[in-house]
Amino acid sequence: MDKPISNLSRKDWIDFALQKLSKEGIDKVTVAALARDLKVTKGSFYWHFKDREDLLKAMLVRWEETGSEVVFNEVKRVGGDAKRRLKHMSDIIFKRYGDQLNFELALREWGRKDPKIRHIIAQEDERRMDYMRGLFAEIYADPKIAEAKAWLLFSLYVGEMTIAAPVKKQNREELLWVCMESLLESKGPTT
Amino acid sequence: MDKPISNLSRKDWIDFALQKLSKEGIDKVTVAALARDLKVTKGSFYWHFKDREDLLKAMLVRWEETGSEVVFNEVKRVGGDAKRRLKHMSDIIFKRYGDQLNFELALREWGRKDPKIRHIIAQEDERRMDYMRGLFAEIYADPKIAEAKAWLLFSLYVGEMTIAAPVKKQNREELLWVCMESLLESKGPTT
DNA sequence: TTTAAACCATACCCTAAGGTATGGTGTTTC
DNA sequence: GAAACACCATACCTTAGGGTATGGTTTAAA
Repeated sequence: MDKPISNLSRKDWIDFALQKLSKEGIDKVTVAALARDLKVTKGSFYWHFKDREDLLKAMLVRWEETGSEVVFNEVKRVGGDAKRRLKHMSDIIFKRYGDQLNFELALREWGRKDPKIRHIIAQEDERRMDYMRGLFAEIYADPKIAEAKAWLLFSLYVGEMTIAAPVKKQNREELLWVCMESLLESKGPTT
Repeated sequence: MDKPISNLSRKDWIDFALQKLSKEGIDKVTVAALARDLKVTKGSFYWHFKDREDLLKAMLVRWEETGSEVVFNEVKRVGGDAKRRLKHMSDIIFKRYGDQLNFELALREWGRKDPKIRHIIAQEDERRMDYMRGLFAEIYADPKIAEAKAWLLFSLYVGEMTIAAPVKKQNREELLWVCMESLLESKGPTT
């Protein structure tokens, strides 16, 4: 039941556009290029979408549907105390593969050019910070410490996909876990 | 001794292009747009540069001249023990203003599209990691711990300019210093 | 089997941008 | 003062992309 080359659906276009966003950035998500790659003409595109803006909005909607809520729920499902849940979350994050990392980067890159996108990302970042701050608050009584720890962990996630480091693949995950230990074990003034 | 609007030098073009890179990303660094903004025609550009590629290379050369070496030297100049030097470095980094942050982000964004740029950034990141790892090694005997701490600090730098957080401006620097304390397990911003 | 919807191609217009060729103008330099 | 140089304008070509108008083809329902 392979899909034919043509006879594309709106969803097909969106998925393909999201792929291209991950790989080449939002500027390369052009109607002409997408049509070329899908081996159809722009006529097809403009049947499914009003204009390019329409596609970009649809891409965002799709992304928001599969946001970090998924991660939160998975962590909640397994449960455990705060430390365990933080480790579980990091385990998920650290195991993200290429395309997911590139997508997140491409999205933030997009946000630097478009205030609307920037706002959406800011909201998402706020949700993530709230979540992590809440977990760390169960470990560290001082809210300032909890906030700092959450910020450090979030930074670790961001740094991991940003820093073009010479860390060997096999050592990468080990390094990240040492970082986690440092964030969890360190003796904060636990009032 | 104000420069005339016209009569531009090669350096003028490069500086202006670097500004535009910071603000709008490498894709907006176009010959046409630069000429428009500088109120000249493309004829001027192609007198100073062979083509667009020539400009981009020149921009990189200029950047490499004013790299992180400046920060390293300043830290070395003031001196002190490892903790003091790390705090001093962070003090410099945390005080970076808008354009510098945007430039670093724009450069990394550029690196996602161009393997040559990616390689240059990787080298630069390696130098920074080496430097920080060396400082942390003076504090923590375990090289794995030192590596992790260096990675966390680098991530903090990156996260600080990436995370679109709802942290109030007046609390931002305070938060960062709490993070530093956590990494150094000591108190006080100082210097 | 006719009809309508879904999907796509063709042809066309417009703008932005890279790049070239050539001519013009002001400032030095001899 | 004339030549040479530095700097820029004008005009033009080409490609890529956004967008429109319209007509063709397939599929499924009536």
